[in-house]
Amino acid sequence: MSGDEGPGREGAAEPPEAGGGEQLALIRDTVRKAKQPRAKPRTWRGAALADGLPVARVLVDKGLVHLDQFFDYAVPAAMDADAQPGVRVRVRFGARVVKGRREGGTLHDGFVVERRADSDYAGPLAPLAQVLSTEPVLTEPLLRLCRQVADRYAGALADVVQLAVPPRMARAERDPSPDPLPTPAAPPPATWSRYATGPAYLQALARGDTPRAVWLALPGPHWPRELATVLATALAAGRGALAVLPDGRSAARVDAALTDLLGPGHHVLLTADAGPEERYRRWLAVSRGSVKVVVGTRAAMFAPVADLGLVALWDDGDSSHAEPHAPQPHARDVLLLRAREERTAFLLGGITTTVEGAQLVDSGWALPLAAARDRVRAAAPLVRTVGDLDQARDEAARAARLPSLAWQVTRDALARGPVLVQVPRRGYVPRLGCDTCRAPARCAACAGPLEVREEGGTPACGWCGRPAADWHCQECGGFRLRARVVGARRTAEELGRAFPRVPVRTSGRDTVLATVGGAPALVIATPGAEPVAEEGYAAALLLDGWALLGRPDLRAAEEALRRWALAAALVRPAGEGGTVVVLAEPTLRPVQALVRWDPAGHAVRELAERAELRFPPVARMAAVSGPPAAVAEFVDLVRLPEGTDQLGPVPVRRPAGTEPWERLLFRVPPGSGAALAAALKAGRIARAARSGPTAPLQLRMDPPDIG
DNA sequence: AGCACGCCGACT
DNA sequence: GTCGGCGTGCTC
Repeated sequence: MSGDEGPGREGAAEPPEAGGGEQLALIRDTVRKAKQPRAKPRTWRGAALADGLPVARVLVDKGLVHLDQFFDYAVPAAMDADAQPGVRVRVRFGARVVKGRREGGTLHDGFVVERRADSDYAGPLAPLAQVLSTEPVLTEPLLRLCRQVADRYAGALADVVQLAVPPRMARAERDPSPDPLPTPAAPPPATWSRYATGPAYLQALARGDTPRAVWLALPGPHWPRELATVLATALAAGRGALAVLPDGRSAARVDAALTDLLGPGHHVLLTADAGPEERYRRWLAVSRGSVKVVVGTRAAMFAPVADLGLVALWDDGDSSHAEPHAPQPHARDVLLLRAREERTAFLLGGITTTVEGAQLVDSGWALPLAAARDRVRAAAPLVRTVGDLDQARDEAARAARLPSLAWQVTRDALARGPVLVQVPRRGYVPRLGCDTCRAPARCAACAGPLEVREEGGTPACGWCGRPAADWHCQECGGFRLRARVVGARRTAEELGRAFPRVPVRTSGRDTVLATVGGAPALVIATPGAEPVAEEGYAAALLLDGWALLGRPDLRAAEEALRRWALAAALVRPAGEGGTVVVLAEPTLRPVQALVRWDPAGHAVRELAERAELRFPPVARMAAVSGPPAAVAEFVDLVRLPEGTDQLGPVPVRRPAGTEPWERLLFRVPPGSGAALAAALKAGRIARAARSGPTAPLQLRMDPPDIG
């Protein structure tokens, strides 16, 4: 694992000193006041206060989020019983004192985090304005998790709490949650026996141990049930379990498998599909301890499962596991945090493995859970490649835009079942090459790659934007350009015309098909939207991924392999005639990994390379982006841990922005990630405390998109 | 972040 | 004499 972060520091987040310059008298005065805690705090208005614990420490939702501190309020006697830790309250915040009277102040939502006998705030306390609900939603363990996530990402607690606690739906709250069901029996291991250490993993869970594994699932349709079996096994051992999946579709598959194994009532599905009220109802059932197994998408990573015994994540390479809202926590990191802090078992599963997954194994923190080689061969389809040279030699392909191998495979397979055609997503920009020699087409001015932004448009440079109307090839003098990935959508249409008696189904952004039947059909899908074929696809054509491989992106190879393998895993085994044709150079590492079906080996080699180059996740990084002056000011302000590298700054594109931005990367060796996050947080607070207009500045731990 | 208090230039 | 510039500091 990234293994470096020790447990987050406990205790309230006190802001660091705001910097010198105060008048001595003022300091003395403050200290003296702070040293005499009142038996009972003063309040404004003098309303009757609660007897026992008259102070409520409150996390105010949107006041001074970046300062990351709690505020104390007086608890009126009437609210004494309701204002328990964890409940939502409303408080007046930002009031001014005018002639001894408080004026103004706007109502903010917040959470009571603690009831206390007194306050260490010297001034008079404002009373809670209202207890919104008596439901203790921000429970102590959930608060602790949020605190740790905030620290891990150099973010603010209030931001994380907003991600972790769903908005209140009064109606859902009124209804009682069902009584917990008795603990069911453990399901049989079934297909888990296909993995060498699979039964042992289940046995350890059943014993109540906390086994940790990176699971390389065999291609084919069994993984949802296998994942459900793991969750059910944890439940049978009397523990709670949580699985996070990248999308509603895959979550629904695991949900269905769980219902199959356990019947209804033992688990909930936490996805956006249910609608806010139903989702909150289910979340409450979890929070109240009625239900101990949760299957869901990203936001479910915070689900307050009682007595959590297992956290599982499926397909951690999927970008939707990264939360887009500040501080952009990644489900993998949050679940790793939970596994460590809540002492649970851990399962990271997928058809492929990320570098992070490989690192968990490499460090010894998790064990590999994979099938033996012969099992893999028996489950995987036959993978064939068509490289650039093959295509150049292939006269038929030049006329028809698709290699003859792809035609043959499609034609043969359509006699036996559906054929999947994976095409790039919309908005993807095809790169251009020389039609004669296939060399990539480069800009004459800056050598950037030429692109066509809209079909039929003039080619232009992807770096400098200069149009390339009179291009000629530097290699061979050719002057005709050709899309290096054939216009995939057009190809799909042509395929449809070539097989007029075969129905064409499409699955993409707007309409995603869950499944297709076993009848011959051409199924055109974008990555991630591939329907599951009930009896497996007879073949797949992979026309996507190409463009990725040309990019200077750290994850390009991993991501290409991931997309290909996810589609190829829906194809029947080679033994049943399942064939995959991938349009890519057979010499490339991810292509070879696909052909040999060795995603783990690929991830291990990527990991070694990252270590050598001191790239994440072996090193930890943070990105600071903003206007050059703001970036420079921040660098000046922040006190970085020993041994921090500074990379850049480099200009970054601001599509809608007015002024140019730049980005700076900080890099620290493994083990210093927490120190880096702490430094950034301190820097952010110091910056906020400064006077003057504040330019926008983005801080991000572990940026996923570094070139 | 908002929001008010504070101390210096062009208006009735 | 006053209205208003936004620099500075505080918010339980």
